[in-house]
Amino acid sequence: MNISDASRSSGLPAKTIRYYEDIGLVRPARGENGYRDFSETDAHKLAFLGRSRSLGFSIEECRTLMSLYEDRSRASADVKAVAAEHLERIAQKIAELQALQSTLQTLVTRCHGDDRPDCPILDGLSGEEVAQ
Amino acid sequence: MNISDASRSSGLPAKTIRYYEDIGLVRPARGENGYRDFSETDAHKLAFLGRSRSLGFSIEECRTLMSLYEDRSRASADVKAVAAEHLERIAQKIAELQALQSTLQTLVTRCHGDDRPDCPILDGLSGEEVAQ
DNA sequence: GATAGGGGTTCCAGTGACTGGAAGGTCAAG
DNA sequence: CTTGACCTTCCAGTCACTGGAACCCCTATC
Repeated sequence: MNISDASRSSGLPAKTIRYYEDIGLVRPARGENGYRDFSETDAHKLAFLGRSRSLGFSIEECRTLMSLYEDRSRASADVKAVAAEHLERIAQKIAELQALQSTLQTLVTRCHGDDRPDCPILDGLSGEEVAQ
Repeated sequence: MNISDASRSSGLPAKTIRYYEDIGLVRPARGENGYRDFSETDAHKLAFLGRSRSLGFSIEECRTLMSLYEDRSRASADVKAVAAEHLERIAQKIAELQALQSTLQTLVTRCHGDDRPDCPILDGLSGEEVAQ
């Protein structure tokens, strides 16, 4: 199938698929006219990549997951390790964002938000103490 | 003061300060030798930028906040609008990450993580239904 | 005066993961 | 034969820096 079909079936933009070929994540065959010719397996791999990326795995992690996916003798523990590490990063990111949210919420709540110029948000950003 | 002093006082790397000058966020004076010469006001602005960035505001938002900060007649409502919009993005990002966390946690929990090759994580990524 | 070191300066390239656009080749329909 | 949709490659841009090269400046010491 052509790249637009591969795009439809995987949900990835054609540009992204070409990029994935560039960096060696997929290696579709080529027709006589130079067009990429994706097999079902290729399409399946692209969908796998799309799902992995949408779960927030980096390209390099996707590369690892792909090779584990293609390795019929891999141990599930190897996969679990990649995923667990990623889970930890997600948890940490959530905690960071929640801290930001709390600080910013405090500032926003304090700001009366009217026509007057004094503003606790700018005061907070300019260095005054921000109590939680 | 020189750039290294400005770096110390603001907590920003010298490279970042130069970059901020490049994009017009600060405009330090120059000495006869061509060295940047930061005033107290410049240093204060840099600290303001550092705090704004660490709260996750984009550079363009920082530019807006800076101009509001320097405008003595601005309305606090203008500032509050920028901050509130940012708060909303933070909340959305947190929600997205929590959804990822939940999906991935389900997969990881199901994976026995031993030497056997069958792995619910890869199955999930390869397209099988992932019940929450 | 030479030298060593620790500043400073500019400019160019790279990061991650694409995305947009230009210039041109290919294909099927009318 | 032309139109328009599709494909190709390659170059540049995104965001917010960061690293490095090549070079200038300042102070201290020998």
